[in-house]
Amino acid sequence: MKIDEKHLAQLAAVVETGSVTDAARQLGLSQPALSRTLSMLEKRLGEPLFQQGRRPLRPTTIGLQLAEHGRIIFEASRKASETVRSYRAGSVGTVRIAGVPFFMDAFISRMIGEFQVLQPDIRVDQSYGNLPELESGIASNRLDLAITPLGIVDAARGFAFTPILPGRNIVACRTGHPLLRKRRLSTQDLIDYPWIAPLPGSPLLADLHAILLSIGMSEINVRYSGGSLLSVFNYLEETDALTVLPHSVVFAHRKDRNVTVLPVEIPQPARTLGIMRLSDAPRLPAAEGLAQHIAARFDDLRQLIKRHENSIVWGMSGDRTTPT
Amino acid sequence: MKIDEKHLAQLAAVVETGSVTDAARQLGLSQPALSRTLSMLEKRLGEPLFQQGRRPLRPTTIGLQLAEHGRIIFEASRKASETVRSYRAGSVGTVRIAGVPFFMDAFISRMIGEFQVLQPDIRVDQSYGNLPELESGIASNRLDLAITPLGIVDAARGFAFTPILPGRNIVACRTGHPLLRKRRLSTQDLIDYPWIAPLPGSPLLADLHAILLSIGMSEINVRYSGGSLLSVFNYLEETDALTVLPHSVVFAHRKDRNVTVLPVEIPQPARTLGIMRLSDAPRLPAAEGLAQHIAARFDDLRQLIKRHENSIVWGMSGDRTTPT
DNA sequence: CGATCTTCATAACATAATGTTATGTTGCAG
DNA sequence: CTGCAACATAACATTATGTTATGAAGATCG
Repeated sequence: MKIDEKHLAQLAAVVETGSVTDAARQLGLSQPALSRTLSMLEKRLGEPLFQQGRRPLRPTTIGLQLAEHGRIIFEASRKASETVRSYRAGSVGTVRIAGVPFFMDAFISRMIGEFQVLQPDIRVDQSYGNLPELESGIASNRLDLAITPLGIVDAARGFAFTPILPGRNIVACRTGHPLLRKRRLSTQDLIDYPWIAPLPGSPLLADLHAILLSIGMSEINVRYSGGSLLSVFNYLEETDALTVLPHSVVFAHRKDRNVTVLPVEIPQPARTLGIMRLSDAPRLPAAEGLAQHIAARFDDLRQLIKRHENSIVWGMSGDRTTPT
Repeated sequence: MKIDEKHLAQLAAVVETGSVTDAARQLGLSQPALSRTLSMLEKRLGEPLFQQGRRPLRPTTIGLQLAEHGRIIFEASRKASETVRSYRAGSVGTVRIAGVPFFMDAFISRMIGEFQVLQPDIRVDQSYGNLPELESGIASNRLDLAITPLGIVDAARGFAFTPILPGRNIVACRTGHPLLRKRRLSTQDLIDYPWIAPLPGSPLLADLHAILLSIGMSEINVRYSGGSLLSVFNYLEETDALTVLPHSVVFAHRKDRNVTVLPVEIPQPARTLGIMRLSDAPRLPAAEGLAQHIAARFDDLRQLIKRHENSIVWGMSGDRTTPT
């Protein structure tokens, strides 16, 4: 038996308010109109929706069950109205973006600021995560955009991925670090100093393990972990610690001359940073705008970052060149 | 702007099928009726819902967005129809029940079978979990019933709990176990033999830790873990291993004389096994029926289990009494 | 227990919505 | 370029749904 969707929504309003009069007011129609709708529905159903002769209205089992579906319909209808309102306002109100922490901190937060100068009526909610949570967030519509590195394997089915920066890591240290004065670095040199561990679950942590394996180190002296990018930089400045960072992140921080690149060749991840979203999702103009802004900015930055990388003298004899 | 819920559902059908004609057929109305509805909606909206002059129909951004809400409405409406159909048929089709693994295996699966002989048109979906997942499953309407032990603290607000069996644990072993021949058991005796660890997250695991603490054992020799009840029984039969089990579970397996109770006094949990569900959920007749069946069966079994417990000679000198 | 008030149910009427068939228009495929 | 199928529009009939008016019924208060 087919029930008109509007009637289910109206039933939900009555069950929620406990009153035909209140529900009618809430729905913007007259009390007799709603009363008759319920009566007609009960007739078609052959069952009462409310316990008869009881005030306040108390729904029967079938009344409650149908009202549950009606609540879903009511909510979807309300959201549809909101969708129309936002569409007419030229935005969908809020863009929800998340990404791997260091890139979000080093680049994306600034780009969001730039974008919002151009689009003053769009709000942006930022959060953090790694690939699994980011994919889940997008798939379940808790996120509009994700900034994530992705490996050689394509994005999972249903996701679109716009590459913005090839992955390249470096070992970072403070500018006056003793190892910068050595002509040739050995494995022992790297073991002798404390390390900062990347955040659990992050691709950088996997990179660190790969680095350790490649240079024969089975264990390093981790003295600090769990910090944000700023904390890591601050910690590096105060200690002789080492850590693995994306080169672009150090580049983004280049004006702060207290942290630099230790010129040691390390294995590089076959990964690209990019913007991930659902393939077939209805396009949200605000999210589209932010994604395009981020892609354009990285188009500009890519060459600068490349030049910055090339200015580092990697593990060669002679003078240690400070990046300009 | 308020859009009639039926129109949103109809829009979803058109977007999904890509055809006004197909959608009209699916919705049980004529093609011109649906075409006019869409036209009137576009007029009120002031935006096309489909790219104009294109075949097959290709929805615009706002068309897709609204169709997404309409899909939810369509689905809720379909479920409402299903609810009416099930209600009229005297059942809601499927009962979703989950519980702690060993009780589900030892008792509930058999009781489900008994119940379904009496109610041949009701389907039961069984799954496993411990208290946190069971509460979450019920709260989010992924489960109708849960079989779980509950402590002295009452069920969380919003849940109803029907006690069916007080908690009582024993140490289980194979019938010819060497420790059964000893007149008096020491802590060392229990240390000398391998143990099966209960499933992670299970109350039995907590019980095992409490047992270890009470008898001064800081560590036991866990040789096996992660098995189902049947695997545990099979493993016990083949080895001299020990494990902690609910006494009722051993009782349920009493016809298989290869596993028995090691008569050692252990601390008992202040817990009761029971049936948990939402307090104010609309009553599903099938779930109500299954819950009542389970409660009735345990009413019958409680005395038998008690008698079985009393037949074991606990840690006394003299002959070791084999349970009858 | 009776009176009063509020909520729900029903009637009558007017308007809007929505179903149909018929038919013209338009896009796409061969 | 032609034919076919899908979409758009018109006309008509029926159903749905809005309103105000008013009676019935339940709950509360004195």
